[in-house]
Amino acid sequence: MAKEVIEKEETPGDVLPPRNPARTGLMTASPDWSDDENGGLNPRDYVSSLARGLEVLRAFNRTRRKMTLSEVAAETGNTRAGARRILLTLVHEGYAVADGKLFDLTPQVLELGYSVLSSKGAWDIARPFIDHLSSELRESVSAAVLDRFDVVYVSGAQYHRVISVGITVGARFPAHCTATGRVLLAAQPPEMWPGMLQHIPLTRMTEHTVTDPVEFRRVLEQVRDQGWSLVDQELETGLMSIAVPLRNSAGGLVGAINVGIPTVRMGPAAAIEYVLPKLQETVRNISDSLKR
Amino acid sequence: MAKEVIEKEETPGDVLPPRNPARTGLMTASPDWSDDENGGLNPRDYVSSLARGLEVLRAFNRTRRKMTLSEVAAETGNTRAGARRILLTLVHEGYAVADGKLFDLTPQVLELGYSVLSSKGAWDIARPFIDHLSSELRESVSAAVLDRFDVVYVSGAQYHRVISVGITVGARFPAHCTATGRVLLAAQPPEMWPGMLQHIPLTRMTEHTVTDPVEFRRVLEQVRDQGWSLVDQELETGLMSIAVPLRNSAGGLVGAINVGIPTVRMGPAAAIEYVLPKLQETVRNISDSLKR
DNA sequence: GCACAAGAGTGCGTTATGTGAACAATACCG
DNA sequence: CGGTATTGTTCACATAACGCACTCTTGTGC
Repeated sequence: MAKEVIEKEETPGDVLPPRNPARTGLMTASPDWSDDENGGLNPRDYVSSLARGLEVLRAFNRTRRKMTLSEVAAETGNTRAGARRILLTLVHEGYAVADGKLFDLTPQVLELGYSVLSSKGAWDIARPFIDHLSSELRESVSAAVLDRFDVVYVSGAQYHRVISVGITVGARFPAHCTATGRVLLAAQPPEMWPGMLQHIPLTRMTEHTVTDPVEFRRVLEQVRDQGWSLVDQELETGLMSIAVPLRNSAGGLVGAINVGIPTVRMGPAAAIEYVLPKLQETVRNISDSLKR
Repeated sequence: MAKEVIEKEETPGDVLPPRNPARTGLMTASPDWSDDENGGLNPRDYVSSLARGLEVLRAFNRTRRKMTLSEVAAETGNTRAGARRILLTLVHEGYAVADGKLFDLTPQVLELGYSVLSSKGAWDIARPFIDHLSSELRESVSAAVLDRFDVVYVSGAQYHRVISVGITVGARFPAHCTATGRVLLAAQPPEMWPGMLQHIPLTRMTEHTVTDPVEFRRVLEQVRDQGWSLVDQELETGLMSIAVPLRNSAGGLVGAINVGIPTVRMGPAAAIEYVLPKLQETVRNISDSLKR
């Protein structure tokens, strides 16, 4: 792997096409966190049309509304002509509809992303357990997986109270300041730790957020050793969360399950005493149900 | 609109590129149900690279597993070279990872489809009401929208019992034999009815499924007039479902909400007497909360 | 009602992409 | 082990897609 462009010494076109017009700001970031990995991709192995099309889909996600052709063009850094071709393609394939001059996505786009939720199958199995735990504890319970430096929620049961901790499936939060995130980061193989710790941005979210790399490593080691994580208001003031890793019968990491608890309801000590055991029992039960 | 290819009388390439190698079987179907609409698209307004890339994403959804380059190529009807370029693009953009020779999607693909669930915003608002109804009735409640002739579930609260009616968000069922589907079809504007009734495939799912077009129209008229739909084992034996449309304050159709009831638990009459009023009360409450 | 502006659609030269075939590297099998 | 599939990678060429600049349409202000 990692080939060089040797043959064509004449071509001015550099390693990767310099296309990056207006899509700064929300860059997808690089695939692998172990090291820089910046270029490393042969331009002939890249289909920019596809990347642009996906960027259009994401644009709808970001702005969360119907858009005109020109808006899409501006939002994605495409020319109007280009945006038009992409939009018409999406319409033709049924992913979008044109309502007058406004384009909007159809539910068919769900077909693109759902393998992540359901293909794993694990979450279908885990679902009833999660629901049960939620109604037993009378708190919101959710399941998440790691995507780079974010946790993405893939399942969850909300416990409806005045303070509803509103987490939708597909929601994304920084891993460093969430209980699920820390559990998942801590479960990474040892050889990943250096690159991980070096690149993870410890963004401050509240006054409690751990932002010191040295302290963060220590926290992660503790989470790894004790097998669970409690995060007290580091993501959002008033919200405490406790999480444990979920593994299949073979011990492979599947994700993490957490209970979100408003701080007004109980403190860390109470959570560890009352919530943690039930949470651990739940993942044990789920694990036993997970084949392979 | 509907231009012809006049300029190039020499070109053998017909209206739409004849690309349709192996993607039969799971065709996206045509965008508009009102009439045939088959060709009708100028080839210059179509980005086949994008369509192929999306087809690759769907392939992962369909097969629900990791795949090698060759498998992807075969599954999507691409050449290996083409599949490789697409996969490498997906990896580079973070939508996929290459694990040895196996490719798999990352949770980032959720970013493509989630606008449909969350961008509407309505479902975030509806969620607590749905949860509440579910625990009050001790039955599974879900919300769905219409996509062509399918209903797609966008939210739901499962009531965990022995018989768990397992519906994941993103799940898709034929509209003609589901309560939500009938409510949504019946709510379509009158001018859509002819095309709709003409094209909808009344596939038989159980021995109870209504498959006669004339009877189906009558059923739909009744649903429209009474404002709710009860479907008894037409999708699956042993499953009854009752649904009502959800509208925002302005009366615009947002989706439908249904309660799924195993037939062993109660019959249609009981459902209409006990479940329907609570369901109607719930959508009234949600509607009042929905702006615009 | 006319001019003007902003957005939508079109033609064309240039460049990137798809195709198919050759090549390389493994896996498979007797 | 050596032959043979099978899969992954590279290449050359024909073609489809891109951006640009232009035209057409719609809607807005005066």
